[in-house]
Amino acid sequence: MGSSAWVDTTLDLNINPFHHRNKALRTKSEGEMADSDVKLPFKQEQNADLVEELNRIKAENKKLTEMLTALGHCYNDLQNKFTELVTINSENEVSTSKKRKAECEDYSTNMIGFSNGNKETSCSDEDSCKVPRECIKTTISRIYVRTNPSDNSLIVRDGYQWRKYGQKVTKDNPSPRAYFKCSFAPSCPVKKKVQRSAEDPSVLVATYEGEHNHARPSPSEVAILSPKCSAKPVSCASTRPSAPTATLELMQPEGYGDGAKKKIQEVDDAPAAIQQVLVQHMAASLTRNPNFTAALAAAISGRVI
DNA sequence: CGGCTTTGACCTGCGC
DNA sequence: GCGCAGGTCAAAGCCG
Ligand SMILES: [Zn+2]
Repeated sequence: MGSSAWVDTTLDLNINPFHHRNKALRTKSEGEMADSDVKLPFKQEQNADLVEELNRIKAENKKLTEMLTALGHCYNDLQNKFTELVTINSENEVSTSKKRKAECEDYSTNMIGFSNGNKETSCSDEDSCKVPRECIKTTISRIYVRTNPSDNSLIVRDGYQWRKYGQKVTKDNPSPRAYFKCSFAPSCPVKKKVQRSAEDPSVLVATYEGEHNHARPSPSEVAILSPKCSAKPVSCASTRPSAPTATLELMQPEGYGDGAKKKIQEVDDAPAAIQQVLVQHMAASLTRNPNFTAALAAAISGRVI
């Protein structure tokens, strides 16, 4: 797909703080050594070095600013696309709403890994795919999570702590639906519903309502990389074999966020690796933003379908 | 003992 | 008004 057309991930950054730091350190140690015999000439050289480095940092700063601006534009673009799609959807959908109340929702669906899914899957099991155009209050997003078929728990490890407050057997699905509230409730109003897909029991459908107003409690405990994990996000398999696969990892593997700093420290002199880490970090920051993921999901589904 | 899960009861909106 | 279905409450039990 043209994801590279939206966000150019081939960063041509001259960012290698370690290289510069090492150089600075080296210069310093050289200076210390040199201080014993030569003094003034080297100081001038050192100054020249510092000025040069300052200029380089300025250039990097400029590049970063430009990148940030470009990223912002991409983000706005995606958000516009999402709004557009939502508008089109709400216009096209006949009001067959069985909804119990006219909820004000900003509804988005992350179709992750529905290999047998037709385009209807995002809305087939739930009646709330219609979006009232004028009232957007709660952000609602839905994700599909493939689980171990032998694991019948309704647990989606997304990094947040949840408190289960109910479970119901619904009419259109033999498997029960579990209701969760964020452990930070009532200060955090986020709720989620988890139910197995009626079509594919190995897939959990998690519906999130609202946005967390706090940080992820334990980002590193996210189970995506852990073999013990009962649930992990699955990648999106498109209906066409030739179509690219979009993988949206909702949980951040270790190494993102604070971990990235650690990772960066481990990287000694590998600009490519640093660039990769930076890209990952930025991607993580973006995917952490529910609005962005929603817009991205909408845009992806809009292009794939 | 505090926090979490379980589960039946209760509430609410909607269609008939 | 009644019944149904989805959503929430809250008491009881479990567990670290
Ligand atoms: Zn929360």
